[in-house]
Order: sequence, then structure tokens, then C-alpha cells
Amino acid sequence: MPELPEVETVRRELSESLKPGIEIERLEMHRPDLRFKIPIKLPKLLAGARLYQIRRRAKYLLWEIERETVQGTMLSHLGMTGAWRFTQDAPELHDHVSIYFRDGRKLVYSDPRRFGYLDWIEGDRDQHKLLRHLGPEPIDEAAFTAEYLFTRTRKRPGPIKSLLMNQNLVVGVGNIYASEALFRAGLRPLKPARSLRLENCEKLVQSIREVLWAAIDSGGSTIRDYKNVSGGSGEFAQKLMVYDRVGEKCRKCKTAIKMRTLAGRSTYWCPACQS
DNA sequence: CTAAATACCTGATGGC
DNA sequence: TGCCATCAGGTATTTA
Repeated sequence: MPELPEVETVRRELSESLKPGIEIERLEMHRPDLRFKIPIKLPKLLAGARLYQIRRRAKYLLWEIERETVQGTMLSHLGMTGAWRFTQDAPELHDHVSIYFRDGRKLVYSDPRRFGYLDWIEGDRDQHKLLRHLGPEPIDEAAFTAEYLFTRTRKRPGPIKSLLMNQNLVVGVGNIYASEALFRAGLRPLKPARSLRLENCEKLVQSIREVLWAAIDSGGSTIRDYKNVSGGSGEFAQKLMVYDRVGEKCRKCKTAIKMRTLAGRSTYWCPACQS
């Protein structure tokens, strides 16, 4: 479900509701695993602990926790259908984890497909197994540059679209925003990555940033499942130029949008606007 | 090393 | 109405 804009929206909403230093009463697991086993010690670590900040790295949320002298990070990922929401109701079918705060609120993680993750990190977060190999944040203007993209694409004969979704190259871009960024850049998804010229990289880097920022401004895209913390939808779906629009008219030139499967993922483009 | 396929899981949808 | 196949925004792991 969620790519960078959706995860960032969730992070902002959670940060808004959970002020730094808020005290956690307890965490309850309603099953032992999501995609992976949830650390058995997590409830013990969080009981009576304080939450100081929620950061984002790629599509992961990093919850900074302190309890007496113990400092650590709870890592969470929404997978395809994960969602955090505040509720007072008893756990529903796909509610897997509940966090009770001292102030009486309860935050629940629900995830029908259970592709999400929950883990505990002590020490250097960047060395965590799931974070170690991640590329730069697309929003980082110093790290994610045209030159960087140009260098990293030189030996890549494969389609640029698949490479954009590879989190080792750049993080946060998933199936929706890969197609959308390529539309903005005027590049076909199937174009071999190594055939990109420096000016293409320039444009693409800029397009990725623009589309991600615009999507964050709209609270992300809801196509099917994505819901923000208040249960609302992201409004960017209405502004998508190609994603999920096969056969419909290009919003720029009226040509019918094309679709094909690339590395198992639906890929959309305008045959007239993109080359 | 790359790139594609597979696997993980449930639910919605469409064809018959 | 039921049954089956297909698809869904992610990514670790396996296979080629």
C-alpha cells in the first residue's frame, strides 16, 4: 500500500498526536508475527517507556524509545495493507498490535495481509539488517543528485522503472510513484537505465522529488487500502497522471494511457508524452 | 554482480 | 449463488 508519501503522512499524523516524552503504559501483541516474528521482548521493553520521536527512513517508521537507561528504536513497516489508528474498541480481525498510552489512548496496528514488520533495534540503527542496504532519501538534495543517478545507472541495461523501485538505488519510490515520476520526466518505463543521459537524470531526480512532495502535500494516494491515522484517504489519487489509468486519456495530450507488466508489477505510461 | 521469479497473506473483483 | 483465477501500493529470499 504505502510508499514514501503515505508513510510520511502517517509519521506526521502520529507525531502530531504523540508529543515527545509521552508515556507508554503497555504494548499488547495479539499474534506473535507479522511478516516476521515480532521480538518477544517488545512488550517488556515498552512497558512504562517514553516515546520521544517518530522518524522515517525509506518506508520505515523509527520510534525512538527510552526507558530508564535503556534507549532503543522500535521499527515498523506498513507492508501493503498496514495501518495505525487510534481507537477504544476491542481488537478486530486484523488488529495485531495495540499500544496503550498513560493518557488513556490506544493505538492499534492493523494489517490484513501481514506484510508489515515490527522490530526492535538497539545501538546503531543504520546497521540494522533491514536498513543497512538502503540508498539515499530522494528528498536529500546533497545525496540524491543527477550525477549520482547517472553513475549508478551506467551498467544497468534493465528498465529504468524497475531500478527506481530498487531501494538500494533510492528509497521510498514504489509502484505508483515510479510510473508517475517517469511520466513527469518524459521517460518511458522500459527505457534501459544505462541509456539515460545526464540531462535525463537531472529531470528524473527533479521529477521524483516533485511528485513525492506533491503527494505528501495531498496526504498520499489512496487507491484501495491506504488509510491515514484518522481513517481518511489520501487525495493524491485524483491527481495521478498515469497510474491505474490504462485506456484513459492522458491528462496532457489525450492519448490513451498504456499498461504492461514489468517484473511482475503493473506499469503505466503515456506513449505520446514519454520517450 | 544483475534481474527476474517466488514467497509471504487476505480480500476484492470479474468471468463463467 | 458459487467457484476459480487474477490482482493489489512491499520486499526478503531464491533462482537463473
